[in-house]
Amino acid sequence: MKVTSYQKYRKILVAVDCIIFGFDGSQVQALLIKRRFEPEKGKWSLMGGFVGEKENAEEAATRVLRQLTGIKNIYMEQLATFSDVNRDSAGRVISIAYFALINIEDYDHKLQREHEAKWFLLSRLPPLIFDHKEMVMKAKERLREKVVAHPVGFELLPAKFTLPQLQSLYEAIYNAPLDKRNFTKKILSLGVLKKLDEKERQSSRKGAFLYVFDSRKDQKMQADGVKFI
Amino acid sequence: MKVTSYQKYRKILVAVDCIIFGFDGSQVQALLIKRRFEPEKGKWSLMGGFVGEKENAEEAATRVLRQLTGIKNIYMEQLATFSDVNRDSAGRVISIAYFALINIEDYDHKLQREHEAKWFLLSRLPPLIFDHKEMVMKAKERLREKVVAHPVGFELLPAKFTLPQLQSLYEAIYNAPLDKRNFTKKILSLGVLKKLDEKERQSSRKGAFLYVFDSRKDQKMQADGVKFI
DNA sequence: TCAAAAGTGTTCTAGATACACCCATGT
DNA sequence: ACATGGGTGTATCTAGAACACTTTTGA
Repeated sequence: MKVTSYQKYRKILVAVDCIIFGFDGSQVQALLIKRRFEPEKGKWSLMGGFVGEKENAEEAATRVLRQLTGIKNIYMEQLATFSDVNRDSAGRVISIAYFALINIEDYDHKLQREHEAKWFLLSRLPPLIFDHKEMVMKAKERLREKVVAHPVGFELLPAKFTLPQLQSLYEAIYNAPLDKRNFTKKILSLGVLKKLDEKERQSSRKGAFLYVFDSRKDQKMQADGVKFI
Repeated sequence: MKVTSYQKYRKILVAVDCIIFGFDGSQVQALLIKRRFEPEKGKWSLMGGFVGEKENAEEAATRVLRQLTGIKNIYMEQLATFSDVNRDSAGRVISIAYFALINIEDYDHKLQREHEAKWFLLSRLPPLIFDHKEMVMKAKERLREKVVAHPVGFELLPAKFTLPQLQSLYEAIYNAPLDKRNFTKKILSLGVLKKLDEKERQSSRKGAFLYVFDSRKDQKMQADGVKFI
C-alpha cells in the first residue's frame, strides 16, 4: 500500500556517469565517447545513462559499462553524486558518478567503434561536457587513495603481467618514479603474486618473468589490513 | 533554450540524509530523530529532507543540518548515494547521504526537543528505518579512514580541549586504547595545537592543560600531506 | 596521606629509503 | 661485442611500539 506523503515534492532526473580507467603499459588513460544526442551532441563526454524505474544506480552503471566495453565483471565503485542545479544545460539532472578500472586488452573494439569511443591520457583530456572534467579529476584522486591500501591496481593489467609493467602502473598512478629494487622487494613480500615459468619478450631481449595475482592470498591480506606500495 | 531530448525518462524523488556524529568526552554518538510523518512515523531515523528545485544536494544537506542543530558552519561531506528500488517503502526515492561532525556543546537543545532528537552510542543504535543503519555504518567507516590523514577529529571537540579528551576521542574512533606518551608525542609533534595557560579541572584534581587547534599550522601541514595518529 | 588523573623519555624494532652492479639475449 | 632492459642485496634512517614512574591537588 503506497502512502502519499511525498507527493508534494518535485522529482528529478537521475543519471549515472562512468569514469573508465585503463592502462596502456606506461600511462593511465580514460575512455571517453562522442556524445550522440543533444545537448552538446558531438562533444567528448563520459559514458552515461539514466537510472531506470526498476534498477538502482549500480545496476544502471553496470549496464552502461557493459554497453560500452562488453565486459561483464568490471571493477567499479561509486565515486560521488553531482547535483548542481545547472550542471546539465538541458534541465535538472543529478548524476551519480562511478569509477571503473579495466584491462584495455579485454575491451571490445567493435563496441569502441560503435560508440566513437577513444582513450585519452589523463594529462591530455579534451574539453568535456558539463562537470565531467571534475568527475574525472575526482576519480583520479580516488584511485590514488585507493591504491595505497587495496590491490585494485591489478584490475588495470592483463591477467599475466611482469614486475616492470606493474611498477610502471604504480609510477603512472603516483606520477612519480619508484626504485626498482624497493618496489620488487615490497610487492613480493606481500605474497599476493605467483611467479610463472613463462617470460614476456616484447619489451626486452632478456625477457621478464610473468606473474599472476593470487586472489586467495589477497583475501587473507585484506583481512589483515596490509598496505600496497 | 531548453532541449527536450530527456523527456522520455522517468524522474525520481531525491532526498538527502545526514549522519551527525558527536563526542561526549568518551564515546562517539550519532544524532537520530523520531520520524514525524508516514511511512514509518514514530520510528528512529536519520534527519533528512528532499532536494528542492533550486538547490543542489549539498545545500539541501546544509539546510537540514541547520534545521536540526542550529549550527551554521558544520563539517560535512558527501558519503554515498543509496538508490535501491525499494529502499523507501513509500515509493522510489534515492538518497544522497552526508556525514557531519559536530561539537555537542554547540548543539541547540531547543531544537533537539522540537525534533524529538536523541544521541545514541554507535554501539547501541536503535532499529532504524529503511537503509539508515547501513548509512551510519558506512559513515563510521569513513570517519575512521578520514581521521588517519586529516584533522577532522577536532570538529567533534569544543574549541578548548585537553590532551586526554583528544586521546579519548581517537580511542573512541579507533575503538582501541592508545598509549598516552606516544599519543602526546605524536600529536604535539604535528605542531597544530596551541597550549593555553589555562587548565580544565572537572575531570581530575591535578587539572589538564587546555589546547586550541591552530588552523594556520594545519593548512601548512595539509599541503605537506602529514598523517594524523 | 592518599586516591586519581596528568605529565613526561628512552630503548627497541620494523619498515622505508638510498644506492650500483651483473645477467640474459637479439642484433 | 654491445646495447637494452631485467634482476638482485646491503647499509642507513626514521617512525612507531613498548614500557613506568613522578607530579599535582582536592578530599
